[in-house]
Amino acid sequence: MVGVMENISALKKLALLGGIDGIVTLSSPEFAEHISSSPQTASRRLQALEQSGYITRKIEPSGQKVMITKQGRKVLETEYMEYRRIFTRPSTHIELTGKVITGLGEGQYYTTLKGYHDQFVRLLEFEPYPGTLNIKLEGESVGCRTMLNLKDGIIIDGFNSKNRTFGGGRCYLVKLGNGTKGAIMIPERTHYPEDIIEIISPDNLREKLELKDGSKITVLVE
Amino acid sequence: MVGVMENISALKKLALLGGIDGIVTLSSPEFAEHISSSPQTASRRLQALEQSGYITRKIEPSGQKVMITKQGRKVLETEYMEYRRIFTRPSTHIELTGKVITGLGEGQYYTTLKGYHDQFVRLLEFEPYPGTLNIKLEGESVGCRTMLNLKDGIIIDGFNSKNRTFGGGRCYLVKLGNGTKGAIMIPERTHYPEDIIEIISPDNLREKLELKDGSKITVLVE
DNA sequence: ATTACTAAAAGACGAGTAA
DNA sequence: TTTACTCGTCTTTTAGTAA
Repeated sequence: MVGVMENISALKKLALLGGIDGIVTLSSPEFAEHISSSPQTASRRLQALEQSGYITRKIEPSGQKVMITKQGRKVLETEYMEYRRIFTRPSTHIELTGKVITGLGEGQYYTTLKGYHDQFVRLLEFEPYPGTLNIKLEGESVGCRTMLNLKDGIIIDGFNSKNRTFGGGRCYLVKLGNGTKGAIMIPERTHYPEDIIEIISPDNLREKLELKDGSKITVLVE
Repeated sequence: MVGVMENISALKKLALLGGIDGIVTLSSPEFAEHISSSPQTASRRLQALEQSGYITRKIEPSGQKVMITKQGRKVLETEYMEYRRIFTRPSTHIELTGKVITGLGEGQYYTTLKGYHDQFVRLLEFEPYPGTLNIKLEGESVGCRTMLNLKDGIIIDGFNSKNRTFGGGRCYLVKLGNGTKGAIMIPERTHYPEDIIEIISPDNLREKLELKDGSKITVLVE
């Protein structure tokens, strides 16, 4: 395969136009402007990206609605991380900083569900406090968060109860203040924005670390 | 021009091989492996990059010594920042965090030099304390620092004294703790690593903020 | 107006070769 | 061994055209 980079560059442009977190509507001639090419090439780029599975499209007489797939996102993340490696010294640990916020209360529910609970105990090696701490990441940490997507985590399997299906996810062990242990839980399918993380811990973190909504907190991924 | 991205991709590889902060020694066949191409194409890539002014080379019978130029670095930085924009929400402010270190003592010298001093007073609108605070950036901030290269700063002109030439640079106004004002000074030509920044301020920052070597500090670029 | 096909032009690629 | 040239082949691009 040759000319791969041109396609990735086109994918990057689509992401910058908003295709990363939603649908971007454009026509070939429009897109051609953005990538400085002829409309034909722009059209071909979109075809190629679709065939590679990096985007999905809905073609309409007035143009097309484009969305970047998980796979496409992965390609961009890999690219991003390579550039990141160039400009940042290799640091052993990933640090994520943000502010405590109140979540949807789901945390308390699913940490007590046997299907998840038993996996947490077995794989994370601690008894999770019923509830999660939600952190809205700030500044650089938002970008840093995407690094986790490339890091192997502890896989939590999904399962079925009689009524519904519970999705899987993955965890990363972290250290909080005062030697407090915990884990970031990232559901496989989430409608949470990328800049919010959920922490499971054996402790009631709000109590132990004296946290309120808005408190600044840093977690250290191991 | 077509196939630009292939060249930038090759430049990225060179950077990852160490060409960003020094000289990388390799032969065309070697480089060909890295970019998955024939030695001919690898050779052509290097030629093209040289012609674009992105690298300089010294060709020797045993191979070549390659170095990425300022211009080449700029290209990579632009690329990096584009990817960064995709994955991080646009935040108005850049935050840099690091630890206080002891510098070379130059700061005290040049903040008192009339040629610089007067520009600081006029452009930064404060009387600089004689001395600078050196901060070694940590983790994400190292990458964040490169963002400054793309941001317009306050230009400090160089000047000549009878004996020597003093180089120019640029400043960025920042806020430190407790509403303390200051500015990052980045000399145009520095042998300082990219992960160290120098802060000028009207105050003696070590005293006012009670800083010692190793103290953690965050500066907020305006 | 689109998208996407076909076909000529342009360009990139790798093999062979010289220095 | 290198680097880098030429050359034939193959790929990619743009123009033109159909739907």
